[in-house]
Amino acid sequence: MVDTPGPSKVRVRMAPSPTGPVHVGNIHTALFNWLFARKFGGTFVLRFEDTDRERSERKWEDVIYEEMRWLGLDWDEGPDIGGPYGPYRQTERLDIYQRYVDQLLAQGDAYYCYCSPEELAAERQAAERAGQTYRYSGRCLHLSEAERAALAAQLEAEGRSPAVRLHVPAGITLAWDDLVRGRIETESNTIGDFVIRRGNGIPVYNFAVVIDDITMKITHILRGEGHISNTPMQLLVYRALGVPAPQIGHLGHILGTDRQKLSKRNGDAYVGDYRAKGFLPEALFNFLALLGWTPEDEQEVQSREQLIEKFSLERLTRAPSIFDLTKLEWLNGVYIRELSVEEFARRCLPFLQKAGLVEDHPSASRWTWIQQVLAIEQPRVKTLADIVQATEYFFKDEIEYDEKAVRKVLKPESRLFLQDALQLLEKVPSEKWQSGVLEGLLHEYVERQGVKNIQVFQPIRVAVSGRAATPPLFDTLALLGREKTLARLRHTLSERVPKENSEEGLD
RNA sequence: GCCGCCAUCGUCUAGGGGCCUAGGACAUCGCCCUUUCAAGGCGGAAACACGGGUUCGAAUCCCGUUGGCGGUACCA
Repeated sequence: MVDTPGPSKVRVRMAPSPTGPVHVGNIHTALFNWLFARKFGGTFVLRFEDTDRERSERKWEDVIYEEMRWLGLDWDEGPDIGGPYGPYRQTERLDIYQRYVDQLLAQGDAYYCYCSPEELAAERQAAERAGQTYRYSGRCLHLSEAERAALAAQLEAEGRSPAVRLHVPAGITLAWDDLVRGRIETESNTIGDFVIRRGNGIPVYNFAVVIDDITMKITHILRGEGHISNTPMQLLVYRALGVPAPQIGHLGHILGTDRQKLSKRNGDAYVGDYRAKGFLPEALFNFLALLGWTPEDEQEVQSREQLIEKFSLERLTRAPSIFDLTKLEWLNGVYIRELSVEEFARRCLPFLQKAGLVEDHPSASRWTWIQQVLAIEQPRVKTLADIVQATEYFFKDEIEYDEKAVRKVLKPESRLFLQDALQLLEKVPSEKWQSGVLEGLLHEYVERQGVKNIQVFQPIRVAVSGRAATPPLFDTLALLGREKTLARLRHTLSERVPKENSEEGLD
């Protein structure tokens, strides 16, 4: 069913509209096209569909480049690097479209339409009111030469130009073997003659894509299922031009948790949102690849190279899928844990700086210490952004107490343990302030007291961090340093530990 | 309304007529490990939307229903 492409023949493309931030759905289909191209040694083309002049802006083109690079989706031809089939921006290809429009006009497969948008809207509404399916009447197709000339003159006088419509042949079946869904058929009768070139001379999407795909020699198209209903119209253009259509496949959409289109309300929709939240590009890449596709071995965690190696059209799934943030977080955690400490620290740095915890250019010794701090939290965070909350008590002078932890852990009976711990720790000189030393000291104390570890360690933990959960206590104390540890113990002792029999201990 | 696409645990999915008492992963629950939190290990709960066919046999094939989504533009 699916033709296995020969080497180096595959040409696929990503054709976004530069009208806003890059949507996760767009990058998802780009990713499959990219995997397909890389798998078969093909060419991955980037082109901008900017025929919507109202909404297209150059700055969004830069965002597209940026997000693609971030995810590691490199392109072989594109607006910025050129290529043999350029230009790669639709507004720069107007003369090309015009040539094909002229050809269709000359062949009689397209015709000028002089109807105004207002007239058309009225017709449509009338049909709707009558409960009928609206399709363009074909009025301008049946014009006599005289009528045509009159209308053309009238339009010109009004400073308008006619649109061009494709004449849709009646009673034919438009069908294709969808790369992911199998055969899909539609009757041409359900499609009215549609505009291929607007009155302003700019072609409409369904026409421009076809011309671009033909002239750029695109062999395979993988796109979102939203395009299924466009395909018959595009097939009509291929047909009128006498050019065979590329192989086309439609991927399931990515939906939010409410089964609606992904948006701010139901989970972030833009690639940039995920980057800002501290997701790793390799994790997002891996995650997206698993939405709508599964490798034969069902392995979840996979490198870019493995994904390329395993990718196949046959294992693409049809149903739409929901973007499960929780699973992305898990996967991100997996990738974070795989990073070297240096790499992890390097990637965390911007987040810490943005939060004001770390200066712009930390000294070498400071950087070494920062890396150690980050290292003990590395196995515990799900995103890079989490590192800020996780480590801030190492960086700040004043700690914030988690009141729940204080209430639960700092009891009147903790006072003795904290006082003793303080005394013991005060005797440790700076040069001996190491995790192992501190651990030996306090374990010995616990044993002498004949109490449980938790009765002593937990109050210390809360006293120095303000929290009930931190990395292993002695690593934490060691990194915190002698001065901060002692100061926090003293402060907590005087301010936060209820005295025996006092009212404070009751709530 | 009309046209089209889709339908397996909460989620991503495996499955292509007997291998299915439906497998895996995330999440969830329990236990273990443990100074707390993670991570890890072990175990549990959890699905073939519904109704008809076809067949010796259906999650798998066909029809219908329901539901979701998309299109029905001089948007892409």
